Amino acid sequence: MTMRKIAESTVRRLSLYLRCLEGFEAQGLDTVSSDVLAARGGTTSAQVRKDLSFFGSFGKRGLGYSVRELEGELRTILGLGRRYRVAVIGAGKIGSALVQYPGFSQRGFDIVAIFDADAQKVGRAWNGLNVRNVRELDQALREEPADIVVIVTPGEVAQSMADRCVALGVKAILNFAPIQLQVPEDVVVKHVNLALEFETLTFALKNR
Amino acid sequence: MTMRKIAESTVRRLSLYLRCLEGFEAQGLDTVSSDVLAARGGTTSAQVRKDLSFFGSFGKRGLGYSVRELEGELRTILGLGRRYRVAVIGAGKIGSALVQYPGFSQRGFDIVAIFDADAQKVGRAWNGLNVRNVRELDQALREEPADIVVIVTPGEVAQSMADRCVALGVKAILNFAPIQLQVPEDVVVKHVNLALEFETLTFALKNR
DNA sequence: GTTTGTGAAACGATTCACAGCT
DNA sequence: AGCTGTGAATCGTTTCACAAAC
Repeated sequence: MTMRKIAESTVRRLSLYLRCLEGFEAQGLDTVSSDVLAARGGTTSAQVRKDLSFFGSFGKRGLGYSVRELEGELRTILGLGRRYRVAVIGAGKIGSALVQYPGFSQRGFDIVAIFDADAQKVGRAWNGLNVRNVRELDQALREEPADIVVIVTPGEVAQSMADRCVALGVKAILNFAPIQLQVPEDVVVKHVNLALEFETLTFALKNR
Repeated sequence: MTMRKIAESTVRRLSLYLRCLEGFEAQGLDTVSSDVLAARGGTTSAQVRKDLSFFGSFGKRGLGYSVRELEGELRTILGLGRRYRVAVIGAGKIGSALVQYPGFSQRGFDIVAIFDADAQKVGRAWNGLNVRNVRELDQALREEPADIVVIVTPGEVAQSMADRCVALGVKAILNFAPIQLQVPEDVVVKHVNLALEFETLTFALKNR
């Protein structure tokens, strides 16, 4: 498959379509049209077809898409055909919520380590996983590499944690700290910033 | 000020700039150039200037922007010159993390009520706030309206909660449930979907 | 000399519209 | 007849580049 550059917005929608298809399958549906999928996903049918067309043609003209089949295709496209090892840095509230969320491992993500700098938290067992001292981060990741690191630390230390991860060869970071991480371009970072979400809401509220 | 339509991407960057400026102020900086702000925010100087230009001209040529002043302007633009009343539906892990996060009220958001359907949770005090039965939602929001509702329920009930909120006049929703909420167009919804963030990471990992 | 503010150009994403398959 | 797949057209966003201000 010739890999042109795929827009981030497209990838996000693919992920969304997958979620919709899981819903349709649970409802017992065998086929969906781009129209139905679009309605559920909050887009247009043309957008659905265009998004899929970057990766192949998965539908049958006149009929639509097989729910099962398209689900499989999307999983392949998104790289969900394997499991991922996830390390979490920061054993605060959000880290805790992540670790304890069962859907997480159901979706193919295994949390293999969790670190914190706070001596109070180190040693405590979380969902069967020991909270380790962040000093052990380098050693731990060298012994058992992680595919994805989730950073849930205060903003002040997030960059230095990212730097250490990058030095250790980590190629994907999900950052909850409220700063924009600077990383080499071969490392992917996604930012989740609640303040930002709230502020887009207040902006919208203000302007109507 | 003539209100052209502002792109969501622009608003998100404005929010980001504000976070950067707070950092600069903490560092004792008085002025920043669009270059410096861009470097910290992960964008370009032209982008910074263009974003700001939709709302006015806040800089001094040859000099840059006053950190303090620009902070104030951004807060005004984003609608942060007042406090917001936030209600949370769903007293799970994420709801808990939200309620207990102090930065939240520091930023002008007051959590005024939290609801859950689980009898086990109802009546428990969270950070000085009683978890109320979700049956009381309508009455509670009628007596004391919320500006923003955060939905942190399982996907199956999220849409019905959103419908109730909309009927009660809520105009802004932040949704953590993994479904795309359908709301009238005068209601703003922001989706936060962790599965989706992870899947954009796996997609990126796969394609390199 | 430095940096802003902004039209114009370049780029990228979405929508249209229809030929082609079932 | 119905729905997909896709080039072409449209629309929106980002980047360029430079005159104006300090």
